[in-house]
Amino acid sequence: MAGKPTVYDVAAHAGVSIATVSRVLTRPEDVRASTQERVLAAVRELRYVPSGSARGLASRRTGVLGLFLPGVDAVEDLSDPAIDADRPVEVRLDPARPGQRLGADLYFEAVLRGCELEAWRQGFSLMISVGRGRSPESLEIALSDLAGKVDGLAVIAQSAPHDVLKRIGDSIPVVYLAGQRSGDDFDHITVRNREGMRALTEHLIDAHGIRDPMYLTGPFDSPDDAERYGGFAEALEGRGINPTALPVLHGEFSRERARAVAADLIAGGRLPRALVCANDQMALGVLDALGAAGLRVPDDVIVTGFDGIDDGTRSTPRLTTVRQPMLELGRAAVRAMVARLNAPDLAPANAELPVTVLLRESCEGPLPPLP
Amino acid sequence: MAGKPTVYDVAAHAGVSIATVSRVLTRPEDVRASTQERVLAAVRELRYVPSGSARGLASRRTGVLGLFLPGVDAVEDLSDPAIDADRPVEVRLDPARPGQRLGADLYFEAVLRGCELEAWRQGFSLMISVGRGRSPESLEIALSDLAGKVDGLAVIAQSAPHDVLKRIGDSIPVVYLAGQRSGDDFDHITVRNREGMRALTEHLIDAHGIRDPMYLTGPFDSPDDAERYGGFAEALEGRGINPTALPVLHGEFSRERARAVAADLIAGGRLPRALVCANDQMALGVLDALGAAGLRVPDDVIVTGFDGIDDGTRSTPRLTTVRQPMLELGRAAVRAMVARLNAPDLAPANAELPVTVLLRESCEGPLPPLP
DNA sequence: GTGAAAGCGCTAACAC
DNA sequence: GTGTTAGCGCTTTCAC
Repeated sequence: MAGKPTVYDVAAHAGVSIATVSRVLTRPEDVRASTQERVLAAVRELRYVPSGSARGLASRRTGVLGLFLPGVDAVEDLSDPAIDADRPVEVRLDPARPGQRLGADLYFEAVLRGCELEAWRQGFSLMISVGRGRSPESLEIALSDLAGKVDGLAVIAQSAPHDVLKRIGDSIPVVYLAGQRSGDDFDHITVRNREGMRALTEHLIDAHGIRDPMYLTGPFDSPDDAERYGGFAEALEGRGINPTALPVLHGEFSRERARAVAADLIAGGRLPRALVCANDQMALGVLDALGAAGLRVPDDVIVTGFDGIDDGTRSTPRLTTVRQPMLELGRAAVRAMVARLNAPDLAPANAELPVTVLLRESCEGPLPPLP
Repeated sequence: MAGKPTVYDVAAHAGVSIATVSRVLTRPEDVRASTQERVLAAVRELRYVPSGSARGLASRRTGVLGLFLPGVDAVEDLSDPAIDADRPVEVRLDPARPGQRLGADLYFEAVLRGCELEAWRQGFSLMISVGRGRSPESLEIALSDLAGKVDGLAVIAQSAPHDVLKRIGDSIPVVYLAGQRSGDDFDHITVRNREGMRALTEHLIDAHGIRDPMYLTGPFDSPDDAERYGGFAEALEGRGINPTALPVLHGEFSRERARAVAADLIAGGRLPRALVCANDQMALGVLDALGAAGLRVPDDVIVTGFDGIDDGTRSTPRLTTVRQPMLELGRAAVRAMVARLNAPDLAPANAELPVTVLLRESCEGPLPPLP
């Protein structure tokens, strides 16, 4: 018995058949307690670890779910330059670099955590893969490779081309996260971007009398942002304000860009009473610029974000925002995959997760802190 | 040909043998170009996705590496309470909750990114699993399950009991990250905790004349922290200062706890000239407390951290720290696994990654920002 | 409750 | 360069 032990070794050791070993490991209740113990003892003694591949092949399910994330930009360049040095410690001054691109804020970290959590609960393992700046071909290979190893695949919007996903989709269930349906049969899970931004904007109008909020958008191709802007516009229209008359600025979802944009606004004296940002990062950038200029939030300008990232509770003032349930997004993705595995013929499902508008000091002014 | 297509289907469709199909997909250079095209065409047409399980079983390598992370605490309780509500949007005031435990800062996110990056480069997929607050048994099951599905396993220190790991270790290569060797044969990858803290402390003594720094420790059972404190003590001894005469405080690696501890210090008038914290989170907590008390950093007190998290560059003042190459840790883990797979009989390896002491405003005072 | 036997879909020798 | 043939280590009927 050189090499790893197999069911045969365990069976021989315990004096049973391989079928019984298999039963003990998968449906113990079908086996007499005494036999069970003998087998388990053999398993321990031989340090037997069942082969996932053999199991997957025989049972036609791998017990693994896949998560495909969009390319975290430029992560390749983050390698520490000091790493090649021979000395174990380098000491150096590290002056501030204003435009510095920090390690990509893994916006989807919470989704990943949600997936892992729910996968664990459902008895699945989780495999992850990142789109990165790959060529279309290598992206296709990566996806198809992943697809061959999992029972279901969750894909975050815009991380992979639709045609490739469709091909994979008739091999295993695909769940599409946070993106619009576009002629596919996948299960979709999205977040109430539109309703969230509408509610927030309505609050600004109704409670704070804002009639000319300025909107700070993200990238042009973000469907999330499109929905958010839609909600913003709807709120205005609903209150008799023409949204097309209001200027819109572009911040590319970047804190740095937003800071610069806001600084320009301040310099030009074109600051509105309220700046509605399509995400928190940009809102924080706006706060940076406003703070640097000595302006007061919300007294001089109201600032709001979207997403509900932690940093928004550590800024001064804390950021009013719309929180997305990112963890829930991951959990819902796994649930959807499992549901689909159990019922492959159901019609494609759509789930839209609720959001929460969190009113904090950046629009409300001082709030009494909770104990 | 109902159900998923297999090699046989593709072979028949292309008019070749299954061996040739396999070759085209694994070693195309062994196949005539014209045959290749025929096969590839059949693959596309049938939407063939090779079964990872069958491949793994036949070739005895899964092409998957595993990463086992420590339990991200209480992630289970983070579920958004609003999620059960029927309405798509909830609007509510969100006052500050001082003691609030925010979403666990996934300290190991960068390790994960490094693993994914390097795994991709090396042609492997990555499977992740989290220790969470599992019972010892279920932890063992989870690990052994994972072990059956991967070619190698990277484990972050203290996420799993040593005996379980040893069992797994003679089934597949195990790489142990950021922990001390303790009678195991794993490859180990650590970071120069000791040297980093020693260099930082020496700088405080030599450049700033600090003779009585106070140390803020993490949990008792953290080997990382033990090393760091060791470096701190060495630096002092090397300069003729007796470290045991200096008080040590306990902050549990928590920002909140550190804030409270520092507040006590301030209230009691026992503030030293320098507070050396075992991690950045605690150093940030100290900055919080100092800021609230109107004290100036570094004029009144010098504060230093350890880790090099992004938030340390966004605090006021920015935090002097020792940066750990977390991304590199992940990359090194994957490289170690791959190396071990290619040479199983090599002696257990030890790699210690260099760190960088980053001197910033929290000890140096104003630095001219880089353009 | 347990065993015998037939695959699951691929890769890897080995022939040709 | 390509085909034939054995397995890889399990799960799963189907008997008993």
